[in-house]
Amino acid sequence: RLRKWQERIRTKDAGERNLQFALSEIDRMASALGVPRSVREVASVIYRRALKEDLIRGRSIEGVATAALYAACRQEGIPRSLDEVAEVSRVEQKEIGRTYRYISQELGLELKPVDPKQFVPRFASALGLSEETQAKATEIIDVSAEQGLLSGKSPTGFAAAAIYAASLLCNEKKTQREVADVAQVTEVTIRNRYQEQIEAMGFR
Amino acid sequence: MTDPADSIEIQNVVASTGIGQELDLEALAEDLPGADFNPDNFPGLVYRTQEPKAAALIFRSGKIVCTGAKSIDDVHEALGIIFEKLRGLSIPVEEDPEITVQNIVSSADLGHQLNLNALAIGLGLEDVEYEPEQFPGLVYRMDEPDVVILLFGSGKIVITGGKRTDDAEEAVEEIVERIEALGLLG
DNA sequence: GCTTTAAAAAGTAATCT
DNA sequence: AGATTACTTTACAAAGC
Repeated sequence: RLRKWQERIRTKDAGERNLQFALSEIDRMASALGVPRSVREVASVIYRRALKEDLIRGRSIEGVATAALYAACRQEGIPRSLDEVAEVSRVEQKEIGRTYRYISQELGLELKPVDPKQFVPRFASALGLSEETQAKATEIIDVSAEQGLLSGKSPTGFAAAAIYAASLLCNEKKTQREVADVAQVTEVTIRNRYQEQIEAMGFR
Repeated sequence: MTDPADSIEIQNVVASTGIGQELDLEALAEDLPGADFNPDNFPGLVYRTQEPKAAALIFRSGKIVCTGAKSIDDVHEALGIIFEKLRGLSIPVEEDPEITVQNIVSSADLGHQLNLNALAIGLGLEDVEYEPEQFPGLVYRMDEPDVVILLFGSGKIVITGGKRTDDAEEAVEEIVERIEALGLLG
């Protein structure tokens, strides 16, 4: 009957509107974060999968959209920290993290832990550091991770400390504050990781 | 060769019980020194015992939750104190209310540092949650025994979700076996 | 879902001296 | 640059919103 048709159309429209909203939000946040188009498409696919699997029930569209974008960045090897993603989302960091863990589990994304090295190019170029310094930072991460220093440590803090150490070693010194600001960590964290890393490198 | 199972320490026991009698928590809050009752915040009245140290949440229905005790014996002791306190206020309490252990939290030490990254992949990303940006521990859900284990880079671990004292011991033996099978312990 | 209670693990963070 | 305090995670019950 007419009632039913109207309801179906209304529901379909609402669902369509919600999807459009989610995709436009992904686009907006992706632009603000400066991630390439390919990542937005991966995020859209993840969001559509979450929608299809009915994972949005009980959570906000914006939360799932943000988590999908965070996951897409990781999947594509150009991670953004939860802090950075939260800055462009209207959902708080804690909720983004929870939603990410949920959709990641339910969709079986099986993303490996974030590799600190993946933050090096972006952080280093924001600081105007040379290729040589970036290579040094990468080496510091490899050596100290191999010695077991990475377990349980924040990838951004680990990367920030390595970049700080590399800037000293390559005579392109940046202050702990400068590095801390681009990586969104505290100077205390950089100091703590830095001390362990230079010891692992055999300096001191 | 120290056995990791010998390092197990119970840190917290959560249990529930009931006195089989409705309670007037407003009145109880007046008569029970040290009781905290903020019905706007939470429907339960909070009462803490000193020895053994524990906290009880007492509800209008007469049901009680006890948490913070370091052993199952301590749970019984703390609840016994509360039952006597209530009887002292001439509130009828069943002779021997059934006490159900709901959760036991234990800690232990595997004695070796752990590579959590390798462990996450080795144990299987589908059963593991390891997000060091959010929390330094690796979360591993085990089916048998049915517990959740938090593993840290230091080799220290937390076992929670178990209802029997044996669960922690079985879980430690099982996790050590799985980590050794991956060649990731010592 | 949330609220409250307790406890451990280790990392990060805010605030004060 | 310390020291302190507090928050993140896991599990669980309770009654009510």
